[in-house]
Amino acid sequence: MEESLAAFAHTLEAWYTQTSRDLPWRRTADPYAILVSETMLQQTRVETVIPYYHRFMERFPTPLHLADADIDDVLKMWEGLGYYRRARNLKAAMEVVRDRHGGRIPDHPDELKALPGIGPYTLGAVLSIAFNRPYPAVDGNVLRVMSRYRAIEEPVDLPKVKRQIEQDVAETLERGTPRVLTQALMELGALVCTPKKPRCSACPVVSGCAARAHGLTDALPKRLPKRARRRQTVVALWLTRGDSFWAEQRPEGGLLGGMWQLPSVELDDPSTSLEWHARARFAELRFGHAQRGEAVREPEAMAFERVCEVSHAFTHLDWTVVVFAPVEYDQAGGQPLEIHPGHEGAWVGFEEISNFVWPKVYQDVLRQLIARNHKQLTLFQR
DNA sequence: AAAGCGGGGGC
DNA sequence: GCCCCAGCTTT
Repeated sequence: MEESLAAFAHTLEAWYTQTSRDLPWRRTADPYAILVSETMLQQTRVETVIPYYHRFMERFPTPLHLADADIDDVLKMWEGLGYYRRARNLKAAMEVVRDRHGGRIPDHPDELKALPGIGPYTLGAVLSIAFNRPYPAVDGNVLRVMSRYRAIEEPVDLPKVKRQIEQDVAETLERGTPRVLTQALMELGALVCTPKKPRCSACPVVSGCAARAHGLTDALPKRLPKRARRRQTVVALWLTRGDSFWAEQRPEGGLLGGMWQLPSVELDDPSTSLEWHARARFAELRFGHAQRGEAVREPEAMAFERVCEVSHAFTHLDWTVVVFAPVEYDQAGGQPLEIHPGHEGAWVGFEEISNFVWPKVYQDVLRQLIARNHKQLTLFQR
């Protein structure tokens, strides 16, 4: 066993040295650059990350640049990448690095693991790739490669199975060069040992693969059944005043935290009519809670029209965004719209849209709405 | 152990 | 449409 593990390691290293892709973060040994790339790569494909990585490193080249940055600028660089908590954690981590580690990424496992956003995988990735130490970095690729190589038939989501694979990988790293082996395992999963149609004929370690020997390759890895997605209907408002519209910032904590959107309500079970919700939300914005009587009187006489509808799937959520606009306001002879003081938000000029951070679903909404009446504006980077 | 947390590409 | 991706955090 000991000898075969050493052979496994050696074969992988030789294969990687010969065939690895030239990726931007493989041209550096800077722990900060490695950490930035690994954070971006969490649940995100390599091709997606590459342009973000270049822009981010140019804008925030060192831990101190990121630690001292404005969070909105950081989020702007992250816009479209998803899982925005990663960006907040990465900045928070660099503040700790600035304040407690002299601006250098620590190479001690406990100090590294204590940084926000660094879990078991990223810990192993930074320690092995940047510092060449034998800590396992087990991601989806490695789970797939090792569950096949060892023919593990239990679901790889089980902590017990993951621990077993981490142990196996750690012993492998100890028999070779950690910074090469970690990337070799992931590269094998990305290029050869793929989820569908694995290219076993091109695999350097096929002779030792237990799944191959037992005809289990296509059946592995097994995973626990996934949870169903919740459906939500989002009623949003398109309130314009000249060449601008009213927008608000989502609360920091949860879904799409700190990003901008149209004023809206999220409904789990839209039993009443959507237009009723639009009217109620509008009344609250226009008059505030305190003057409910007035709030009911005027909007009830007001007509809303459905101006846009966009569907968007999150990992755990299914959104249908329906946008309503009041018919009377902001037309010739109509009153310019006022927002009740005390509401957080901003009138966003159509030309200023790219200065704010928008989630994908509202980029789609805005593209549709602006395209109705206005010609080509460059709304978003991508 | 389960759930929250984005977005895109492949089929 | 479904699957999965260089996962982490909170409960």
